[in-house]
Amino acid sequence: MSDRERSRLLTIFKALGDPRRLDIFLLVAGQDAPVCACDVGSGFELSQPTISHHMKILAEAGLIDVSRQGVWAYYQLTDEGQHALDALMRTANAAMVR
Amino acid sequence: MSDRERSRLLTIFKALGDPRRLDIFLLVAGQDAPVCACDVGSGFELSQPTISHHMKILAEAGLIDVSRQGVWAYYQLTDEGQHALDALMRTANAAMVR
DNA sequence: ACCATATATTGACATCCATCGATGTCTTTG
DNA sequence: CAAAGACATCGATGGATGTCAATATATGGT
Repeated sequence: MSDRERSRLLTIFKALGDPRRLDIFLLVAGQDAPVCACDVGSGFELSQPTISHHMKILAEAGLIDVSRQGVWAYYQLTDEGQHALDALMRTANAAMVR
Repeated sequence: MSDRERSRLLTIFKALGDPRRLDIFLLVAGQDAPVCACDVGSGFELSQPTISHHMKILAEAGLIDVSRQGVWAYYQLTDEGQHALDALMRTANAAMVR
C-alpha cells in the first residue's frame, strides 16, 4: 500500500469516525436524490455552522459531492463514497455474523 | 442498517482513524505470522504504554486478536479485520483511479 | 523465593477537534 | 440598490483522547 493510499484511507476513517458525520453520511447515502443542507440540518440537533463543518470534512474526504442550485447546496455520494459504503456494509455484515 | 451495525462501524472507524493505529494495523496486516508487541514497539517511536493502549483499542474494535505465549503478546488480524482490510483496499484503489 | 523482563494500568498533561455564536459572502427578490 | 435567506468562515471554548512517566501485574529463569 502506497503512502497516498494510506493517507486517503486515514482521511476517510477520520471523516467517518465521528458519530454525527457517520449519521449524516448514512442519511445522504439513504436518499435517492441529492439532499439539501437544510434537510440535513433539520434531521439532527446541530447548529448550522456545525453541519456546514461536517459537510466540508465529508466532501474533502471525497465521500460526498456538493452541487449548488441558487442558494441551496445539495449533497450526494461520490462514486468513491458509494464504494466505501458498499465495502463497509459488507464489513458490518461480516461483523454481525460472528 | 441497524443501530448495532452503525455502532460497530463507528468503533472501527474511530480505531483506524488515528495515524499510529492505522500504521500498526497495516503492519500487523502485512505480516504472515502473528506479530509480537515488542516488534510493534520497535517499529514506531512510541512508548510502551502507548503501544499497549493502541493495541487494546484495535482489539476492542475486533480488528486484531491477542494470543499470549509466556510473557509475550502476539497480535494478528481477526477475520473481521481481514474483511475490513480487503474492503478498504478496494476503496483506496478506487479512490486512486479518480 | 527472588529477580528480570514483557505487557497492562493509572494519573497527569497537552493537543486536537466538535460545537456554537457572531459575522461574512453570495444569491434571489422586491 | 436594499433586504432576506442559505450557507460558509471565524474565534472561542469545553470535552475527548493521544501521550508519557510511574507503577502494577504476570511470567520465566536462577
